[in-house]
Amino acid sequence: MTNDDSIVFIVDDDIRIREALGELLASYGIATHAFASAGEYVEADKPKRPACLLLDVELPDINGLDLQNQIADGDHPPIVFITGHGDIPSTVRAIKHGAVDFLTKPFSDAALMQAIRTALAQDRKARAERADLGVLRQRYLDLTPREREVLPLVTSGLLNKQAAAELGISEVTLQIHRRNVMQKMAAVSLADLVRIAEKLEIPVTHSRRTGEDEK
Amino acid sequence: MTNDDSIVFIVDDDIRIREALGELLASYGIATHAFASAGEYVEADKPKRPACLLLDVELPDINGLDLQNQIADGDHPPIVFITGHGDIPSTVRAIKHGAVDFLTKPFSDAALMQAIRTALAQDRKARAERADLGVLRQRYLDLTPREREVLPLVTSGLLNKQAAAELGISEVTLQIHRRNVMQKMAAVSLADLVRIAEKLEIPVTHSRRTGEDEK
DNA sequence: CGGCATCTCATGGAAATCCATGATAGGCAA
DNA sequence: TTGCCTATCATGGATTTCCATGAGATGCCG
Repeated sequence: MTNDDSIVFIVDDDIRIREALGELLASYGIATHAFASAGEYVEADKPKRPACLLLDVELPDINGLDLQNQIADGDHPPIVFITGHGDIPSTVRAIKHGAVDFLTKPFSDAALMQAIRTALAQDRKARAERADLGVLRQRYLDLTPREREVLPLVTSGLLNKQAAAELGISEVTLQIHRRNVMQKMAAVSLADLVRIAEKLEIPVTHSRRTGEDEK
Repeated sequence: MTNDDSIVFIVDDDIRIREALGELLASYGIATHAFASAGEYVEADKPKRPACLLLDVELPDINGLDLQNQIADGDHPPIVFITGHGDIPSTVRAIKHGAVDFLTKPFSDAALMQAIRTALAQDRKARAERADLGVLRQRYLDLTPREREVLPLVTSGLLNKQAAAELGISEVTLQIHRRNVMQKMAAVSLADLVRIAEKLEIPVTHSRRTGEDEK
């Protein structure tokens, strides 16, 4: 569980810390890759495997919390903050933005390892989910423009004839598009296609639900 | 936005704090209800309206953080912690468990008000979602046992005849159950029913997906 | 220009769904 | 006992879906 294909990135300007952390993690059989600044970390090309980021709050170039915000949109690994002078507002901000933990020196090896294990497990899960979603997204991109128009109509629950009327084409043509969509999206049933559309966050159109609505 | 039907619960053993907070919030047009201990708060019957909980960490009976855990399962309002002696591990724990903010005395009125506004907005949203889900759950409870068996089979994408075979009944009977389910769940289409089942977290059964799977 | 992808439509038959009407039977409560 | 809910099944017809085969029109790329 600890020493699989995962890696821990370390960003700290103090070389002694980097070395100490590297050695500690090595003793647990965990690979590491250290950087002396946020810039170096951002520039480096990270291997695509389960990872986490041990991040010092006080860095020479930019603040660790700002780095967290900066990479917040992309697929960044879970962050475990480390700091010598932590304060509560920073902690709140870090955790609210998804950090796994916020450790203040001195901290125990056990606390660090626990945080790292949690972070790696979290990343593994997130990666698996992203991979699944990536497959679906790719399939969606393989659809033709027309097919992308047909999909939401079908998953909204419209009858073929209704969807056809919506697009101003014959029912036969719509059926062909519909079948192509099912095949390309690898859906084995309409129910399946609906769930796929949900995951892709394809909005429900043209459905006169009387009661409640979608999330 | 501030003074609608919302209410702020205050739990603090210091009467001066309770009064000060009550007056401050009153000046913003926000109703409050104060308690001197966690026990009093838990026992009290809370009005069903958008709320948030201003919670002191140090309480006479139990720790504020423990109270947070204790009420974590139910529909409790978002928590804003207040403390005189905050530490970082407590902050991490509080925020990770969903607290909106963790304020250390002395804090500004602006910071407090911002946290309260966020918490109230969050509770309004959560309440709306719970209400929607509650309607669906109630409808689900109105189903007969047999109908509850039929639902997952249908939303799994099985054909009527397949689902009927699964239950060892005739296709006709299954169609009747199916129609009853659609009506009782107020679903206007199969696609609709699938989405409702997703919200109710009804698992997909008996579907031989070849590719990927559900979450 | 010759493919290739896309979008379009028709016909026709097999399969499945939708719907209504009618009926039997067990369990449970007024 | 009577009435209601639940579960079961049948028949039959209208509607819809599913699928295959064939084919015409456009537009783009090499």
